[in-house]
Amino acid sequence: MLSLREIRGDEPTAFTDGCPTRVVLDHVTSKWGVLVLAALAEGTLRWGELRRTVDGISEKMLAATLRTFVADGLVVRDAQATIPPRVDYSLTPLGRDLVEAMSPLLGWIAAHADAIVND
Amino acid sequence: MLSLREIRGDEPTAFTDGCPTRVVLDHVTSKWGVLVLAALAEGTLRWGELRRTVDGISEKMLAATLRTFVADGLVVRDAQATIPPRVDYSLTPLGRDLVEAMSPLLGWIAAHADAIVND
DNA sequence: CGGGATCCGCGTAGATACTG
DNA sequence: CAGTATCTACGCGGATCCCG
Repeated sequence: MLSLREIRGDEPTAFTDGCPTRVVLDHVTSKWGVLVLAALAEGTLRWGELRRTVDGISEKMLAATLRTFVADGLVVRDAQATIPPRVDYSLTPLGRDLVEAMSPLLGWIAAHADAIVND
Repeated sequence: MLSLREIRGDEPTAFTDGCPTRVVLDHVTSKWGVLVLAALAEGTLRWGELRRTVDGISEKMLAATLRTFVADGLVVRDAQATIPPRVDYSLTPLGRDLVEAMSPLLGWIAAHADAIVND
């Protein structure tokens, strides 16, 4: 298995408070971060589709989560000045790369969730 | 890239509120969950070592996070009735499996954190 | 040393209502 | 449709005290 020492070398890491790595980790593992990113992995989604896909998220948290990821350069927001308004969200290349790195974790959880919860 | 449809099939998923998958995802992506699991990837650690490794965690949150993972069957707690007391924490086989699934994500974040924070 | 129990304050999530 | 504004509630963290 890949050891932490190999992952991090000798630099400050996510284990160090205030390290940039910790900041990014907090964004990604924020309450709705993983689900929003995973939802966008399937392709571009509109605000309303995103809200329906990520079941249970409030509008406030969806807006906040998306704003964070747009600022991080992981998500693109495309607002069209039509009536009614239409706003599309999609992953940037960087965002797609991140979701690929997340997919083993998502797969593992999907496969083992029942065993963990039902013990 | 692996699509969500492939990951989840047609079952209820982490996207569905109340699904077991969502519960496990919440545990793992809880504020300190990833860091505690990653710390234990290196091997068995004592309470104090864990507290020092995961910089910034409070004793209360460390205890709560560990209790959750022990209940989930991801972490083993080994308390020895010596004076002074010694309590070791380590990953179960299931926990080790999970950390392996997490390692691409941790590696990606370590590699890209600076680029994201400094934009 | 390794916790558990409790109280308390603050920030952030959530629900609801309103707007362009 | 796609948000923002406002209010409330709870999770998280700090501090303290205690115990085996």
